[in-house]
Amino acid sequence: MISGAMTIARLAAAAGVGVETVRYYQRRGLLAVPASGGAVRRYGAADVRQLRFIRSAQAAGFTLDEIGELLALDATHDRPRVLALATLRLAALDSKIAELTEARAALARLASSCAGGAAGPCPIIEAFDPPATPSRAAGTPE
Amino acid sequence: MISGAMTIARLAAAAGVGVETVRYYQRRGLLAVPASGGAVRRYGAADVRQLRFIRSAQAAGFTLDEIGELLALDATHDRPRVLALATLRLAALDSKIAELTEARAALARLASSCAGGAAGPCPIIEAFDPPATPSRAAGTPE
DNA sequence: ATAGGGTCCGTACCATGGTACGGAGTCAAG
DNA sequence: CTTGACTCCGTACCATGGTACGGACCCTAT
Repeated sequence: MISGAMTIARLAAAAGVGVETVRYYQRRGLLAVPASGGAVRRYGAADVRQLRFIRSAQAAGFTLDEIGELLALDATHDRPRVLALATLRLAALDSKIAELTEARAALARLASSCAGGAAGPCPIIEAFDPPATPSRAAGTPE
Repeated sequence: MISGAMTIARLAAAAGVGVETVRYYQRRGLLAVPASGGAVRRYGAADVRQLRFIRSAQAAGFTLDEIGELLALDATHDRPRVLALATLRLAALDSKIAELTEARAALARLASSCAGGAAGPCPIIEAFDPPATPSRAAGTPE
């Protein structure tokens, strides 16, 4: 096997993470510890792929626990479960994107109103939360 | 004063947070502690507004420290600084949205490829990270 | 006036995702 | 064969944003 010649530092660099992070993932069971060899572990392309997968999945909003489940499922070939997780995450991603988009719009409004008027105190609090319930507040928390 | 009749529990409920969270924000200096009265504090509409602002700003991705700065700035009327923070956050929000959108697309591809083929092991790792470097992997870390 | 629920307060704990440290062992080049 | 870089390992620590707990006190209705 030609591809199994990396030390942990090279593996980490190949995936753009720190050595400590690799070790952390091993502790969490997300990355196999190559039991082969005696003293210093050697890693291969498969490890790089798995490490990159972990980072991608993280970027998609999966927690490390969920990623662990995904990896276990990948071994098990349990498609329905993978699909279910993916679908859930997709929905979560959609609502998160919507939320951020909304927040972005609100923030942009704030910025332009702040940049526009020259005199006032640029009331960011009101900009974010218009005085909907002036005196009889405490309407509906959710 | 009609609007200053809330206890901490009412205030928290009005903003949709827990009592402990309110106290936590007070400790962080994000929410004023009404020094008035002797024993039990009373809160008003302004507190509700500020609390809601904190949550909105949080939703926009500001950290509590940044929110603290925003609040201080709101008092100071330091527009340029507010604008600078808002602009930074806007950019961060944009890149976060882009990242999530990309992740969403990748995840959707995974889901459909997993749902499509009926036989294989639904290789999620490869789905997220296409085999760019099949055999001679681990070439150049940077 | 007394019971009960709410408040105040400090301190401790939680989850998440790492990062840092120190000592011992290992490995490869000079 | 020595030196210096790297690895391994456990344990401790960090930041963020809360949540929980327990005792003391207060406040209000009955």
